[in-house]
Amino acid sequence: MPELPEVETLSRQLRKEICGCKILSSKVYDDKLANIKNVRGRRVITVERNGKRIEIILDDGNSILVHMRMTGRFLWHEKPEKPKHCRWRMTFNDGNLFLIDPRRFATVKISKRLENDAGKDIFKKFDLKGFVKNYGSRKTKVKTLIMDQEALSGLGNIYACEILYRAGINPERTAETLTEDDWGKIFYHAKDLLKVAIKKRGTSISDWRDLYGCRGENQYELKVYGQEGRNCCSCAGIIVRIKQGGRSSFYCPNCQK
DNA sequence: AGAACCGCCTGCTTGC
DNA sequence: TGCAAGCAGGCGGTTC
Repeated sequence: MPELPEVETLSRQLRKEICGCKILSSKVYDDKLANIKNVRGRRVITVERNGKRIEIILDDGNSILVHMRMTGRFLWHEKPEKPKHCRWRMTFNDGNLFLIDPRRFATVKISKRLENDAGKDIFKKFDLKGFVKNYGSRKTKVKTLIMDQEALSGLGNIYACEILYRAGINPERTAETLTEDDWGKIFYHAKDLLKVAIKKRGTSISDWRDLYGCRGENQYELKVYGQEGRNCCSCAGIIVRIKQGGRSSFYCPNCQK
């Protein structure tokens, strides 16, 4: 499922293909996306990632905001033939951009440009001190907190599990029990791990493919996500899986205190 | 404030 | 083999 590294990958690839290009046509195949209007004839200024959203900035002051949710992805193809699970197509001079989404959870909105989210984005002007000040005394679980897009933008279940493993923090800990040092570790590893994941063009454990239909390579870097019952790679412990707010959390009870 | 649950969806896995 | 139930989950919503 597209999280920060996957969305960043798409955003970078899209920028190369459609910056400065005119949208020659737009065809919606799913009634749920009937709100996509007035994009034909517009020119793309640039493409940016805003949290987990892709923002295609147009020349009329509006943006196309796309959230992939679970199974959404973009596919670039020269030929206009509709791929399986295609929900929307935009045609440009050099090719076609398809929104593919088997579960139909993805959302597209045309609106004014998004507000700047730099303070909550690890790769922008992230403010660690401000984060700890605002959220450090919460009684909510640390895993839930780092996945809260209001607090921190971009993390989903896979990377949240992996970050806590690398930081040696148990996902059941509440935010208020963490020290400044713990937060430092979390954000150090978050940055480190997400950088690698972007370089490897995301984690293809199920549906994820990049703009050209290629698998990412970050799935080989996962240490705990989906590894229930396997040996921990740094101790003799076994990776367990628990439910936190309806979502699976994977961790090593031995390494993560 | 925080947790638990639901609905949105469909493809895949599991169990009989 | 075949079919149905169960599961996966981001997010917005409601409820306790």
